[in-house]
Amino acid sequence: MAKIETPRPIRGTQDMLGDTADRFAHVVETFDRVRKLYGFRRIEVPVFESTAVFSRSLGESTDVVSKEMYSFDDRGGDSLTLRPEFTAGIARAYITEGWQQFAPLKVATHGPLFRYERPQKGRYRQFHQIDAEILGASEPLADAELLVFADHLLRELGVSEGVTLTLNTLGDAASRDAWRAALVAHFEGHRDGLSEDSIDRLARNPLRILDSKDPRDQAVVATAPDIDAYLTDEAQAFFGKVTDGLAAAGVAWTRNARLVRGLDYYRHTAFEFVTDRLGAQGTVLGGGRYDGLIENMGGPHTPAVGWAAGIERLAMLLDAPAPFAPTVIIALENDSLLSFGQKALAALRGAGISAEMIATGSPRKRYDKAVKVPAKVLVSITLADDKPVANLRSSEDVPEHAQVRAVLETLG
RNA sequence: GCGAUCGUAGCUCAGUUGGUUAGAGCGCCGGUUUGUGGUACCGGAGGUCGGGAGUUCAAGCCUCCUCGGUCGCCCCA
Repeated sequence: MAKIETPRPIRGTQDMLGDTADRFAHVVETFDRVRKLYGFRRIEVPVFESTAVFSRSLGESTDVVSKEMYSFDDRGGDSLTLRPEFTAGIARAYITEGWQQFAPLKVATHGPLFRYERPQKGRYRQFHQIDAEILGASEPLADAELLVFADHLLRELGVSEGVTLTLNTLGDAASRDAWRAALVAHFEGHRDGLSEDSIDRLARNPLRILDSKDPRDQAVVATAPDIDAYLTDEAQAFFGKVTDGLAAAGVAWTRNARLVRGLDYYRHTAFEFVTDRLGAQGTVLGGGRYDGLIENMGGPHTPAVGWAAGIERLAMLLDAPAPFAPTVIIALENDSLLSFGQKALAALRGAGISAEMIATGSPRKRYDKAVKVPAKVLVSITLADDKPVANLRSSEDVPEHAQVRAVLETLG
């Protein structure tokens, strides 16, 4: 008989248990708690959409569209795509569900995203993000609120140490176009000082030269013009109001004049919370204002701003969470008392106390096994004078001790 | 797509210049010891040494190919 071959997991997917899963859950739970403090409503959007949702959002980034997306034809012949980002789907929903009526709309969501990439530290093909967006708000107040929320979340997670908010402005459409033209002129003028990759970028995506990692590009990048000289008065004022909002809330930031977004619908605020603790993947949380997107997708002109953060990356930055364990661990040391043990379990759980029981294997070894469970209270159940006896032992003088004793005493 | 590096038990790993029947710790199962009691002892199950081909009297170890993991480049919505 041929050996049955177990199907392998797909490259870039993860199975999580124990510490990894606990960290993941902690990020999601903390996000869900903090987002309520800021009035962001939970929304759900589909994991897959018409390919057009994302290809329209990504515009002329043909490499990304053709090589990085999980696209397939369904049985009806329609091209569908597993979502590689949240924003496009939310923008689509905003238009097709008539959510304009709720503007300004503050929403939050989290879940899996899919990108066909070579996995490496903090990068997976199925990865997960938390996401927050404000749709239909043109004021810099919205940008500031979103940034304060992000900063607050990182502090709640205890990962703000070593994480820096880097901030830039891409200006309004006029500022952005003028700056872009100046950058292209600058790089064209120093073409021979650029790496091959950057010469290639010059034709494809010139703004990207600014964050080239190639040391050969550093001299030319260092002398490249900042956007500041090209900002309109309005754009300058907008950026000022965002930073005023951060100052008022006590959020620290640093200017990164080299921080850019490749897509044209990004306007004004662009930001990333970065760290050097994640290898080559420095960005922990990133976002910006995308005033042009919804219009690009066939909707009404709708200013919007948002951010997203990788759950796996945040989870890696977390301090080790407490190991998963019940409050009570029961060692059933005599098999004739199984029913008593099950009654005790039901009573404890009914009283809102998490409890587990060890009732298999050699009875004389169950106590030793129970000791190794990091529970707050250990209960051993033995037989004495033909009656069940429950003995309690607390790892410390935990407050649950008395409560557990009270519940067990009701069993008679 | 490109590069570096690693694949030995369920997990973490050892394995000498190529040389008998591939080991340890943890975990699992059974037994001994103790008996308001955690760290002890004995035993057991569990391996196509990632896979294939080659060199050799002989390959976990050397060569080539291949698959997979990790990290980096490219890309980054």
